[in-house]
Amino acid sequence: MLATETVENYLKAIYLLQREAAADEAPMGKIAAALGVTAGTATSMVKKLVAAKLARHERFGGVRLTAKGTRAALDILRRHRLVETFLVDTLGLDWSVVHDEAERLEHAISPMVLDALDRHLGRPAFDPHGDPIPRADGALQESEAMPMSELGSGDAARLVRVLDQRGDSLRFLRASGLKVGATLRVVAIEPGAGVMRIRPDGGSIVSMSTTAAARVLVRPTRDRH
Amino acid sequence: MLATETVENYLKAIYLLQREAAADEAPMGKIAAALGVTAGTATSMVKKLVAAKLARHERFGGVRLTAKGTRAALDILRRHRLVETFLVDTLGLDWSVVHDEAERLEHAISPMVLDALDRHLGRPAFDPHGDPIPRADGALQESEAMPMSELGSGDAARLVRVLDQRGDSLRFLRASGLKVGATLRVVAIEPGAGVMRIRPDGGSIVSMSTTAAARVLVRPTRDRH
DNA sequence: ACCTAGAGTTTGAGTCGTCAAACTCATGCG
DNA sequence: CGCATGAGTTTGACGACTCAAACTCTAGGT
Repeated sequence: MLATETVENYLKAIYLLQREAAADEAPMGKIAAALGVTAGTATSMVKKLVAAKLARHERFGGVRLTAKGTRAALDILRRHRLVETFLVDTLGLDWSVVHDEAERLEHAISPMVLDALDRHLGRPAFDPHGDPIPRADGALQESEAMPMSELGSGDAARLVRVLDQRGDSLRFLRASGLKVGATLRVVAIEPGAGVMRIRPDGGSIVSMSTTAAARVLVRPTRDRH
Repeated sequence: MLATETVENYLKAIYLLQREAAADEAPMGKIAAALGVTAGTATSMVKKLVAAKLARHERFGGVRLTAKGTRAALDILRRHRLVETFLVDTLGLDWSVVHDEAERLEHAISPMVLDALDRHLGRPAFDPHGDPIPRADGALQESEAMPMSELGSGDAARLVRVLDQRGDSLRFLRASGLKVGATLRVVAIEPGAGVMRIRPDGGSIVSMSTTAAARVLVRPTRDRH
């Protein structure tokens, strides 16, 4: 716990924005939006992160974490994802609600409790959304996977990860039978409408926008159609 | 979560001090000490509690919670004690460390997680220290028990509750075989030295001060000596 | 090249919880 | 009975985090 709770939230947000941004830099505006804060607030907090050698930033440029900042962010991410896993696996909560709960709990977990939790869960490598759980030493192995939107018509695949954490997206996926580990097949693609039609194994066909499908990651399976 | 984390801590501290004080009032100085804060800070925070109708207080007098404040305190205590139970029963942590851990976690537990936790633990009535866990509706049944210091020489009893939360006290008790549920017998009392000698069932004789023994609660058992 | 729209920054102010230090009250010792 | 002592209160200040609003820079279109 090197930092205050607020600092932890900034580190985590910047880390995640850096991953998803092309330039490997987090834009100030997105940081502010991620934290539900005005741009001015974000600017001044980033200034503090820079002073603490957790981030680098130059006026009107993007923000990127230092090695120290990245390490801290991975630690927070580890707490977050282990807590999510606990809430789903041990307490039986629905994956559509655990993100927000973990958001609060992650700051209250000591290293000792974290390790006990990790042991209790069997040292899992992935959380319920398929996100990799950083290890205690900061190692993080991303699973290789492609966006579902890049599958072709008729392709079969296994769902390995859901990037969206919004509750309604997750409820939709669960209701459709599209959960992590499920296999599925692309029935049809309608580029004009920007929609693809998917059939999860043992479920009925669902339509989803290609933008939504882009945030679901899959690994193609050998097609024994 | 009607209140801020700090307010929750004040409510819990006042509640517990009120129980243990004869006058059913929490002295300002003890509130400050319990929270590790100066007296001035405690005074101004209590003023805020009064404004929120959570407590009553008149200048230079003691503090007591209103019905609303008591209800809130019981809710916090429920969270605290369920978390402690979880840390010991599910994660296997030692009871000498869980108090401080629970202190942090109790503020981050939502009603939903709390209920799932309660269900997972089998809706326990007591925490690992033998303290009663308030129910969701605020009901609290204290178990009847007497201080071990009031036992006579030769008396047998079952240990039902440990009031002290300090880590070293708990480690001493555990090391001596004096845990909640254990049966024991008073071997000798030396009033001059203020010491009593106890033999836990299946353990060897230990000495402890009567003041320490006063903070261990027991229920006498039929003596089939 | 300009100039404007949008992104980012600065400034001034406010809230929350805290402290130190000056002050006030209540009481029991002598 | 008075007054010193200790408990409690007030005051002024500060650090962390935030906002609104004024300001500044960058980049893209014409």
